[in-house]
Amino acid sequence: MITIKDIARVAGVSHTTVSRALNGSPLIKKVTRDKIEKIAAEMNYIPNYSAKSLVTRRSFTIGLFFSSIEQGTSASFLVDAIKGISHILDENFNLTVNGIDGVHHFGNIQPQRFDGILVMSQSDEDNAFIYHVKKMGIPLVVLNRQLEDPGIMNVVANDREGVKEAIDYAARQGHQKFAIIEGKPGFKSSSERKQGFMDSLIAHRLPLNSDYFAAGDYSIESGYAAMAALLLLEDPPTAVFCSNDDMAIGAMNACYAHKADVPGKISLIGFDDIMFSRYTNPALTTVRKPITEISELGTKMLVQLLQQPETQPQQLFVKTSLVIRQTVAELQQ
Amino acid sequence: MITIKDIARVAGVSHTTVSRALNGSPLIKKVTRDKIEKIAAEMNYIPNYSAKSLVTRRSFTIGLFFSSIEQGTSASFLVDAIKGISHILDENFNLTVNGIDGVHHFGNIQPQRFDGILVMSQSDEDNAFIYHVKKMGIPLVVLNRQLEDPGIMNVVANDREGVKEAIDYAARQGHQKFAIIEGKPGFKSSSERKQGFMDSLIAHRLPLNSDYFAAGDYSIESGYAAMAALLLLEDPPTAVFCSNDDMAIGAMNACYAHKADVPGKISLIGFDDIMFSRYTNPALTTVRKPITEISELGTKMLVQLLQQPETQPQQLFVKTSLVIRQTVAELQQ
DNA sequence: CCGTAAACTGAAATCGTTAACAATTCTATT
DNA sequence: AATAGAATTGTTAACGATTTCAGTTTACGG
Repeated sequence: MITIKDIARVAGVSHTTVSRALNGSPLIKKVTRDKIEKIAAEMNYIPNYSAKSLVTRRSFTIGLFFSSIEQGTSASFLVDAIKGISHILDENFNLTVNGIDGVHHFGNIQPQRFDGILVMSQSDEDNAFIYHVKKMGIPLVVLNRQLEDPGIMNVVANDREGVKEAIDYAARQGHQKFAIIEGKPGFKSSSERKQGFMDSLIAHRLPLNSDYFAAGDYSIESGYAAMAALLLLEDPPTAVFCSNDDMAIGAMNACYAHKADVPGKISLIGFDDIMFSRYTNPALTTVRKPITEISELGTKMLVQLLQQPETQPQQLFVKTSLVIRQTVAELQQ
Repeated sequence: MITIKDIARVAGVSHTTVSRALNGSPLIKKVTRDKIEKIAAEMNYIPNYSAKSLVTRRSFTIGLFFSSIEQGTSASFLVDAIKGISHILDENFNLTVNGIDGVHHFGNIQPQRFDGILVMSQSDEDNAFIYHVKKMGIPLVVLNRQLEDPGIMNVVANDREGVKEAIDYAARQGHQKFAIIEGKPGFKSSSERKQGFMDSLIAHRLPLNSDYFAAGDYSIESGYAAMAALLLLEDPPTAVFCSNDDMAIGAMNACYAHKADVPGKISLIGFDDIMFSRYTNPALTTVRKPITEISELGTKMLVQLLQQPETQPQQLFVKTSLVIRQTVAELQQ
């Protein structure tokens, strides 16, 4: 392996000069720098990151932590996140991927191993981890789940507004009897989406019928069960907002099973816009959650945090968008 | 930050002794070791991995490389792979995730940065990368795509046998007119699956009708197009094997669009068993590709390669399994 | 032509760990 | 009790980079 000392020998300078030249120090004369860079390239020099890390105390790795990769994390979620991050992150940073539930010793999470950490959070239970990271003084950005703590950089989608827009749209299509299949209890996203749902109904002066609030937990199965129950109601709703696409798919299957035409009898609206929502039959109308954009923005914030540690934490919202497909029928008045 | 020297001072021994004690060297007396371990724990000592790496020349990171994370890689694929790997991999290894198409300087891929590399390969184009890794002498296991080179550790599914079983099953249900929508040309998986398809037809003494071999490229859209063409045939097939689930979903949508009942008129068989194949309508009968198991086995092989570098490369097959759902009809003779 | 400031380069220390070799302490044998 | 040999422990030098501080050029005004 080539080291800076080898280059120094060839170039006839000290290894210090080589180090400086290669790191863009302003102290080095242009001709010297050019010569050294040329030689380094010719010799295929590659810096030793361990040595670099040891002295600079930077690890050149960014940790991406999901609540869990075992369960609960939808696949496209993970992919979109990785995509967004690698768009922004410099190539010579390492991006490591982990599930928080796989971290058994918080001791392994220290500044020396991670220059920065991104948490793609889906659950309150991540808080212990998040606060450990914060306590350790590792630059941190929490994505996807809205935090109460203003002391932590936080990038999320504007779920509430997104749901409101979707329901507004369905209301304009003539719907009046709206049901909601709620997300997992206790999740901020569940309550935000529910709130957006209610905001819209209230704005349209539509009644909030308690029969139309069905429990769910973001799983396909729970969507199926909740929809099945709604269909058994004496006066079933005409439109059902499902708090995520997985549940919408479950709900659609329940409709098939009960011979309830979608959207003829039941209109469905999802949330997330996962890859398969366009290939359901009929294709699902849904609210697109911009995971890639959230990840990109979050990574930008993290990079800024690395460069300017005094940057103030803030809460940033990324806009959702309504994706109109085929599961919302226009109702005759 | 606490270092071994701090511990040494407190324990009244040399830092070398501390290093040895903490690394399980047999040279250290039990009482000394116990004392040192106790002190280390009390002082919350965490080893500095950069320093460790520098001297041991190990990086404690394993690289997982996909052909691309931007496109072509189905999401569940990525998740299942990460799952399988993290099941096996020791917690104090870092797992980094990258797309090969995102690696612009092969120079960054060197032994010093990766103790080992797993390539989840989906394309011939990965070969340049694979051979670079091999040339660099980095322990390497290639997953998912069958290689011709016996010099590289390779773990794949037994696609051919899997497809044969599936077609055997459909033949037992009375089907005789079988079509195939092929995978991306040039891919080993495409030809293996096609071969399994033909193996079964030949075993059942069924004709190989060239009209029934439709081109595809593993995309949902290509499945749609190919199916649409098959339906326009004068004498359409009764069963269509789609070389992956994505194309099967495309094909199913084409059937809907052309009012061809599935499985009443057309029976469909997929390959992969992605998460959504159970939620299509009707639920897709498919061949399950054991990505998690492939990743687990591959990781085991890599770990072995790290510990015993002289381990001979081999090609390992993991069995697929037929998942019978609702898209294959039983035909009256 | 010299002095001096500015521009550049180099020597040596340092980061926290492991490892080769040296030194010390036991243990058991004579 | 002396001593060989085994069992422990310590000294010191790496590993490959950055950084502090000191030393050497260079440029330019007088």
